[in-house]
Amino acid sequence: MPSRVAAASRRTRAGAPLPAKFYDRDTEQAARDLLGAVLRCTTSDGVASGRIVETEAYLGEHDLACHAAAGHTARTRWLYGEPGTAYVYFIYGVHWCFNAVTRAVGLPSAVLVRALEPLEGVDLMRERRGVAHDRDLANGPGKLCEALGITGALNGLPLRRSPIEILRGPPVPDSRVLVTARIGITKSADWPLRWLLKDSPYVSKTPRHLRPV
DNA sequence: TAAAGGATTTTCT
DNA sequence: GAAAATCCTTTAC
Repeated sequence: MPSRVAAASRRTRAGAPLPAKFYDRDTEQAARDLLGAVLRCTTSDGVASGRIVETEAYLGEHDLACHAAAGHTARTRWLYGEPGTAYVYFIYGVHWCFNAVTRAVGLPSAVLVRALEPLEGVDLMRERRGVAHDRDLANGPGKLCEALGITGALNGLPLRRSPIEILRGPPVPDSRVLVTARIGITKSADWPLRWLLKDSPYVSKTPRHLRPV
């Protein structure tokens, strides 16, 4: 493609919702490529969004760290749905966590979004979060849901043309990406690989036993 | 800076 | 009944 056309294409495509096809493929690769994309949520209070700087992949029924290891249940039914839809669950009686469902219908897997760099609606996020520093608005999976107003009501919604969307961002070079693994954190399972943007002040607080691979 | 404990509900054993 | 894809505050060094 001639460079002028490529540039024009980037201009028109930047900010467009990621297509369903983006999610209908290997979950770890989708998790990598979600870095730099924009997660946006619209509620009656307004719009809030952020650039994705940290993700984690949950691969399927064979992955003991994945909720789908328990099989098809009332909770996990969303994981078995269309690629490019929302899976939101409640944890520790306190927090919501947001995932993007990946791979074909019937193959239960998803990417957990773990941290955002705030973009739109920063005042709204401050109001919702009540923290002293903006770097703490969305630097964790529970925090970003509170900041954006994400709840279980969004389960199963497509991530385009809906209150919850993921928009294409500028490509992130591999040199800016750090991959980590942490080993044997539960009795049953190794933790999944995690991707994060090197040197971003907006990544989550990383435990010591997380190590680069 | 790190470690420990509580919050509080859903889910599965 | 126990554990959980977490977060925040308190306490200790």
